[in-house]
Amino acid sequence: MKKDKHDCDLQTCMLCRLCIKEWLPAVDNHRKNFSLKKGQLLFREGDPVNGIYFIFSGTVKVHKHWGEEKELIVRFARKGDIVGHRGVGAEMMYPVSATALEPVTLCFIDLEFFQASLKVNHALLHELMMFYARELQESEKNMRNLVHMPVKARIAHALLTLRDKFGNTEDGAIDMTLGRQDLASFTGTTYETAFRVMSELIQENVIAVSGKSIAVLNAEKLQELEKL
Amino acid sequence: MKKDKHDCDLQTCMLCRLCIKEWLPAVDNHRKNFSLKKGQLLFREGDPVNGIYFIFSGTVKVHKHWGEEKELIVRFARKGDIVGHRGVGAEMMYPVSATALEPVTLCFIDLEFFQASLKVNHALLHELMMFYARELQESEKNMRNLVHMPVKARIAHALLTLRDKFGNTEDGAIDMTLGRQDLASFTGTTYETAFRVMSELIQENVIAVSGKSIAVLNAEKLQELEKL
DNA sequence: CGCACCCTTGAAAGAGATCAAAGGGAGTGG
DNA sequence: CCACTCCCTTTGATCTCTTTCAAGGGTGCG
Repeated sequence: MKKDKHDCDLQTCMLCRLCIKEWLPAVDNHRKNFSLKKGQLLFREGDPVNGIYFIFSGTVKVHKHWGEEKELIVRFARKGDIVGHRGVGAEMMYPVSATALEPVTLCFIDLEFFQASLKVNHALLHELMMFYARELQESEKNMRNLVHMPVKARIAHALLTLRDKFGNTEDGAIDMTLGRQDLASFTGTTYETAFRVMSELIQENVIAVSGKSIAVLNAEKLQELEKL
Repeated sequence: MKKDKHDCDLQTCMLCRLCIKEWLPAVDNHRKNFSLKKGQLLFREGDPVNGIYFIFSGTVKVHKHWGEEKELIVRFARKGDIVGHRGVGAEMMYPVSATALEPVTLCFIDLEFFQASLKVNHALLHELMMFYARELQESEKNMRNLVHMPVKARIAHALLTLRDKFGNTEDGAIDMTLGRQDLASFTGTTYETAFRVMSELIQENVIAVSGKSIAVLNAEKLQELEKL
């Protein structure tokens, strides 16, 4: 397999961070690069786990289903993030689904190799553990927010979080494509409610929207809204 | 420091599971045993992290606060469980509080020693990582439930979960003390609502309550309720 | 005995969800 | 180029579940 470089920032790319010296050469023989179109499924909740994924470009939503219609988006993954690590536990099936929100390029590392690496590579294991620890904290914070914050506050919070994570394009828009439906699923509400709240925020000149891109005009106001 | 044994079941006690051979002697020189009375705080959200705790007996609630009045119980810890590991991440403060629900005996291991152990003890690190992975899955499942399930279903689910975790006493009651307020905080609802739902369940002969102990009379019915 | 605190229940208010329907485009076929 | 359909957006109107408020009833304790 050829050793094709990916163009991640070393600071932020989990693959790079995990590729602590001794792992890098080995992993290059075990990773398989490929890409996904917008809307394509990376894996589905309940699928048997066969490996983990590192994203080189694009955005992926990680979501948990409820019945046929409803879902909750647990996390967005972007360039440099890992996806599928939630399958590493005891269960042999993914507890979540992952779907491309925009065209995605990534690499796949089969589980067997990854777990073998974990057994011998202490630094890798440590990095991964810390990563889990962070995600757990995140998750529980979100849980509390979902329970105690009203919808408007949750959406304000989500917008700030997303802006932090994805950054702004030069015209001030959050650098990701996010439909109303996904925003709703992320904030644990319905399409209509998410829509209405967004309309309010536009009226109040707190955000601006064109197409699927969202610009934060007044971050301070959003921070206030978060608190209620 | 003396090497006082604790009386956990080797199968279930995290300290035992983590005490993989080479660690056990070392840890005995670094742990400090003590006990808590009912209602006492083990540590508070925002406190600087100074170590982790292993529970020998009793029950602890791990909770996250919201404002002054509200909280969300993230998890219950019992004999054999770890508490305080959520502080291991990058932040130097606990993201949650821990409070004794009944008299608790436990041992404390200072963070410095624990982290040093993680650096050299691969099996320990691996066990801890898997533990985080499981907790993350749990957390995200709960998150979805909190968003999509109505209160009655959440309470039904909580009762089944608690029964699984704590088991039954010989008279069929769940082997833990759980006030209405804590049940409410655990299921993300208010005292009054939790109370009303419990009353319904009693009327429907699904559960029986005496004092603070709850007995599940009809688990199948609870499982049905979970689904709505 | 009386005060304080929690349990218990009722009634009202509110936030969101659900339902329903009108208003756009964008693509398709005539 | 227009008519038509399909699907997503938008908006209004209900409706339901929960929360909130409030007040009565126990019970333990000083």
